[in-house]
Amino acid sequence: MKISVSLPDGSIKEYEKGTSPLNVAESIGAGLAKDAVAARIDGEIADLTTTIPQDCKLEIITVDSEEGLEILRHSTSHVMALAVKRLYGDVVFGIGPAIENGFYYDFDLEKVISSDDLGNVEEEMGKIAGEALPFERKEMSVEEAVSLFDSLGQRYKVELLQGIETPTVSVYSTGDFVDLCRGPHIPDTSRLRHFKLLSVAGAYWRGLASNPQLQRIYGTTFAGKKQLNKYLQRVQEAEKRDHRRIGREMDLYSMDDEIGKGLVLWHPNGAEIRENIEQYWKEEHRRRGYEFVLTPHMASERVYKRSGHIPQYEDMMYAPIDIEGDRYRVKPMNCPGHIKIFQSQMRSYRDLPIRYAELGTVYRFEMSGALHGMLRVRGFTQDDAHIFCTPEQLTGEVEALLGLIDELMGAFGYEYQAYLATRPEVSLETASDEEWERATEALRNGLERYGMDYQVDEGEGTFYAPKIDVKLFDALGRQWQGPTVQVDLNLPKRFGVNYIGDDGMEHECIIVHRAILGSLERFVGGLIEHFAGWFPLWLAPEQVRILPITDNHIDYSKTVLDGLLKKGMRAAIDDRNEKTGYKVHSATQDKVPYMLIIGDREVESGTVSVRSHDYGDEGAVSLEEVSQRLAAEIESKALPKSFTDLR
RNA sequence: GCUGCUGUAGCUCAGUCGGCAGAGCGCGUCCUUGGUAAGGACGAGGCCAUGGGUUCGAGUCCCGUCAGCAGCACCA
Repeated sequence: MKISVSLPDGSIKEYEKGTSPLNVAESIGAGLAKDAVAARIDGEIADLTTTIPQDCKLEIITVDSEEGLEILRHSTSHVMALAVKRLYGDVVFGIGPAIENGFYYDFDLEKVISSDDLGNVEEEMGKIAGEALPFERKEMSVEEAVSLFDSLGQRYKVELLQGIETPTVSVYSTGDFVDLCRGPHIPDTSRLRHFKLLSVAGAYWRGLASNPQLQRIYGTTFAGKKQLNKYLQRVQEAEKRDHRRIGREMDLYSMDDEIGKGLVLWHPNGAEIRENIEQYWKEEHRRRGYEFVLTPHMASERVYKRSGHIPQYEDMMYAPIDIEGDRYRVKPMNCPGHIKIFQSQMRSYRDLPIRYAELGTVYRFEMSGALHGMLRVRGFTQDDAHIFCTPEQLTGEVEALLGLIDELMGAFGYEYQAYLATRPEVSLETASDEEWERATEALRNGLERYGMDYQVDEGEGTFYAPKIDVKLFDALGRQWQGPTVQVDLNLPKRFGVNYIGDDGMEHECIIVHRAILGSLERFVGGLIEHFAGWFPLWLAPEQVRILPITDNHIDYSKTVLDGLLKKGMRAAIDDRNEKTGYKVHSATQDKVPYMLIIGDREVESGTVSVRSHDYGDEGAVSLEEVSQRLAAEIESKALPKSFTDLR
């Protein structure tokens, strides 16, 4: 008996009945068989060792594909589970899936696994790989599976089975380790070569904080040594760029116990960066018809009752402060203040749109475990704005906003992707379906008219607003939360925000709530990592350092310094009693983009010798030429070459 | 918040079996006056996070607290 198998390249081959995808792969080539991890039979994913039941279309999945890699990782998690079982005995297993860039497995066991133990587990995994243990699949009824796992004391597996609706399930065994698993898996453990365990951590069973906490081991696998090393290097590069480390090294910011956790102290260098961002931000906003407002850091609780924040989000707010019997709150957002400014007089449709912007500092409660450097803090400054407009104006406002987003994100060298997040299932009922629809359409039309590429996130809007979320991609390709634009369907009604239309009647105002940088703390923290501390010249806290070669050159250096300072540049002299090589080293450590080196030759010819971070030693240049070049680079907000090269 | 790990000089860290508090970098003074990623000598700098306990004796062992880190959970 023969069966015919048609392959993705269109060829059809005949095989004896009872053959497996692995046999097919071997018949095609040893290389393919070696890289194969699973197969797709008539579109259904299957193990390599399964029997091909009949004539079919067959596709061999290899480790080179996303899908193949995921299968390899998933299989590696099983091998890790076996290793843990062998080493530590009584283990109750949670789940062990493949995830982005790797895999994990959750364990419930007496022994506390520390990162020092990972080496042992890895070693054991290596042994298991050497044993070439097969992954054996068995189909059984749910009842059988329950009694199997019950007899093994695997209570979490039993719990999982109780939620399974299908009549039968598959169970995979690898050596002593038996797992409830859909599969597929690699044929045997010998295919596992390039893996590494990365970390241990606690994780709640099924992700619920009310459930017991299990021990989770993270690891990763790749098809080849090269890919694994490349990944590990990228992890290392990310560590090197950690804004907490660079923030300390460059003296940008700090935190202090006595001040309190989650509260940022901006040092002069960090404040300089922020100041430049803020100035640029203000220019761009003023140019686009925004007006700046300032609102207090605390407000009576009444306003947050009205806005709905107290009933809805009180957990995020700090406790009330009693002032002469009135309860006040430190402000968790800026909206009410802006609305009150809008309402301080009667507004006509002729006044609209009104755009209020504020770098507004807010305070929100974050659980201690959530705090993280500048990225997750308890006090932060939002680049907030509220646009008050008519329904007719909304699309145009959205379009203009996308232009502003494009401008700002481009200036910082971020690539991005926009998402239109629509009404969630549980959402504000006080706004009508038409209002939700109209707001969502306005966002969509704005995106279309501006021509910004976007994806739709169905049901991912907030409780009270459809929104456009923009995700940023930094220099390492990592994702960051970016700008957000929300059409608020809640506040106009709650506060009765109205304007007088051309019909002389009151109409409800549209309020667009938006932030582009998000919070200055998070944004600057992200920028540090994005640029690895090598900021573009316009942001660099110290733009130029002048390095006199000997004491004899200090006077001339000072005149050079004066010239730069007069032009508004941030420059300093390193007149320490050190050799030039040391000063160069030191300026490099401090991540100063330009060094001007001054010796006899320069003093005589009235030049400076330029050493830039981008191009290294550039030789002698006239003073005039240098300051023009720097001015142009600052003015254009040019991104560093080291940065654009990486892109 | 939860689980685990870690707190020693400004920073990065060593400190063995419980027996005198250490290194490098940085900082200061002096020597050296030099050409593009670290010249030399000397010096200052510590309530070993904090409170308790065990002990003749605690940086070291035990318990609590505080803080940091990783992950989980959380993030309108």
